[in-house]
Amino acid sequence: MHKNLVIVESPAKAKTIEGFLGKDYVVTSSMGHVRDLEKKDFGIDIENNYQPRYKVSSDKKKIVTELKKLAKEAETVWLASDEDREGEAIAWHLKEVLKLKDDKIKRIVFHEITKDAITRAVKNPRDIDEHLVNAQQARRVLDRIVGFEVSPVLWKKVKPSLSAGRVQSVAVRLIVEREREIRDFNTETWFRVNGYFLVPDEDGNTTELKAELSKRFTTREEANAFLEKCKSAEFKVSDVVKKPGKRTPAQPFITSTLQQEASRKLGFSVSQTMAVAQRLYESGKITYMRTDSVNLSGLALNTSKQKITELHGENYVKIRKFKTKSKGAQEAHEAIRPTYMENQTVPGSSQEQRLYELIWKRTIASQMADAILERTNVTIDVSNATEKFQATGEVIVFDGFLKVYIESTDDENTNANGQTLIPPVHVNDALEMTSVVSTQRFSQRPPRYTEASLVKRLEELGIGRPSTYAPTITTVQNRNYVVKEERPGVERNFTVLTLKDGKIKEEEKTEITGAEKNKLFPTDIGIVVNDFLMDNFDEIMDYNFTANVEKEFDDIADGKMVWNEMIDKFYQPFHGKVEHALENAERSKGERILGIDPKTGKEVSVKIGRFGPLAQLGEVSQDEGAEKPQFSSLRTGQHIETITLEEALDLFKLPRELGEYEGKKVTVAIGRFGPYVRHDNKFVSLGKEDDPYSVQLDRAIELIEAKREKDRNAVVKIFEEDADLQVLNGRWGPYIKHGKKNYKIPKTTKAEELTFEDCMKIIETSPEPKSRRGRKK
DNA sequence: CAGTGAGCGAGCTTCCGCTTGACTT
Repeated sequence: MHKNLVIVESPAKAKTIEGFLGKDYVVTSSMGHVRDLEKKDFGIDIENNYQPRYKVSSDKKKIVTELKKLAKEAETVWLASDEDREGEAIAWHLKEVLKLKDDKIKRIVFHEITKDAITRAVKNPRDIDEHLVNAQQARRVLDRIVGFEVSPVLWKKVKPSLSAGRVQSVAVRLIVEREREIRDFNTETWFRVNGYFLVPDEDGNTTELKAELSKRFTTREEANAFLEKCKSAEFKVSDVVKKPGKRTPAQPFITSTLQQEASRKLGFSVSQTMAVAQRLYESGKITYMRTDSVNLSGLALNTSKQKITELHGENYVKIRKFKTKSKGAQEAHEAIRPTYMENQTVPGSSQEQRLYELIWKRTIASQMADAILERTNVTIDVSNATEKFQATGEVIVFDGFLKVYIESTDDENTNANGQTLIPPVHVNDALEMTSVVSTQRFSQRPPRYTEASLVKRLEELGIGRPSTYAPTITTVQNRNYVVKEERPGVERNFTVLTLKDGKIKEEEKTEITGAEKNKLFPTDIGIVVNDFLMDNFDEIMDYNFTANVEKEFDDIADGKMVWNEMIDKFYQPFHGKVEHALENAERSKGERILGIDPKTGKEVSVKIGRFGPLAQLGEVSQDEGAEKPQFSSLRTGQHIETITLEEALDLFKLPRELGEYEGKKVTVAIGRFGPYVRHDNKFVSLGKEDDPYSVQLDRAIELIEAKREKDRNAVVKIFEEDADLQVLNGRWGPYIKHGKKNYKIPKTTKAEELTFEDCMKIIETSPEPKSRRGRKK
């Protein structure tokens, strides 16, 4: 028998708190939400004022039983879920599910897990805030309505199993629109001019000074004309300006910024960052990793101050309080920081160590002094031209927080971290020019999103929560709306004009541009779904939709609006659109007509088919006996929006029949794994040097024979009893093949010694391979 | 894994936000 039961959301938190509260308190956790809307039959009674039908989630049954038992034994149940909308709802659901009377419960909240904060919370209990609970119910019901009414429209009008939602559909929209911006981007070109000058010092030594011309030339001719002028020009320093500057450290980490920095500095994916952070949290090394608050506890500030003083001295300390400014932040936790600032490193896997170190540095830096800089601007006049050269230098006078941490940016072209020194020059100094170089440059197209930069954008729009950023990114990829890919760049020529020793030299140089790594691209299906949703459900696709409904949720939380009235105001027009789309919208296949095949005069088009994007030659006709169109899947790397007529026509050149071998047809085609030769129902991959469009029969036979030879060598054992049964040598060692299925041989048995009976036994006892989508009922 | 794209239709798919393991390869 215990007097007090405290329920928090996470078990790691429960463990810590139990230590603070003493033996009269049992602390346990609910593991987040314990109930959710029923999945079948919509889970909402639309007719009856949007009454939600809640059900204990299947994975929470055990926890609920356990909590019921503990609650029965306790005198008082302290509901200590987070102080935000979701946390308040968790407390309310617990009260409902555990059937707790009002006088038995106390609702408490705390923002820091320190003994002080907890004891203060216990002294100040309150009631469950029903307005806040209703705001959460409105949020939940709205998301269910959007997701479960729009998705079925997609099943009917686009393809089965697709999904739409308030968050995911907007995430896909961002990716699709960025891709179109890139596609439509017009590259501009200009000529940048750099001058190199010699600056003498008192000892007669010289240092090179690099400066850039304030004017960019639009054509090669203009640039050349300027270089011509420079041949006879004199160069003189006309201005030297020194300005003090400073840089301030970044805010402590929250979920989104941690994901961004771990991506930029450590190359982690968003979900990888969360998994590693989870392990650090569970082992007590960092505070909670799903947070939108930049606040640090007093304890963290004190220990940071101590550590900074110890490492770098007191003049490096500057205690700062940060305020969250992102939209919709709910601030139930602290910022992400080391639990013990005195630990600069921790034991663990290399990933854990590196992420911890990043968090430690960021936290420490946030409490350190500004860096003091001195910026120098030098202007150099050209005697026979109006254009001027400018040189900018930056010197760090006091490094401050830069000693430990510099935040990265997504911009690939900045290298803001180095110092640029300017040699000492004075006004009216005459400078000797060594060379003037004009380089052709190009405007940059907008960058594609990375997982982390997409999270950043979503957060700016107030869409999604710290706990859902990683799952959302995974969902849009699982649905195949978006793919994370590497793509090679293309070569681009540019011109460089160099004036040196009184002569102008012109060179053509080549660079690689547009190469991408781990960037998000929309798929054809993602584009089609996006366009369909934009046409039919513009309201939920609006970037401000979430922000707008959040305002109403806030009004509900403040008691200024009734939650089911708010839902009704949304539902009536929305449901009308759903009905309208079901009745009137065309089946959307993203069809694009590319043109006419000059050979046959038939129309060539591309669209989404049952099995993905395809090209079609000819049209479906109602006439009896009319010729059926030809179909061909698009290859990887080909897309409905960008494929050309020529590329599409190439698709119909395969499969090619090369002739016969041993009385059976030999054909060549391109499959999922590249070009192949097919003969007698067997497949042989073409070599790298073979071109499927031109390869000849004799070469194909050569490949078929080579494959046969290899297969013969692969056979370890065959059996008289059953011709379908073989022991083969594969890529990962010997295995059993029976019919079309493969089986693993236990490590303890030798493949050569297997008998027929042994093999059959292995086949019978081997488990059914799990279906790829998992979760079978 | 090597293709498919006629039509019918049973039964299924789907949301967002809180949490943590239990699973193979």
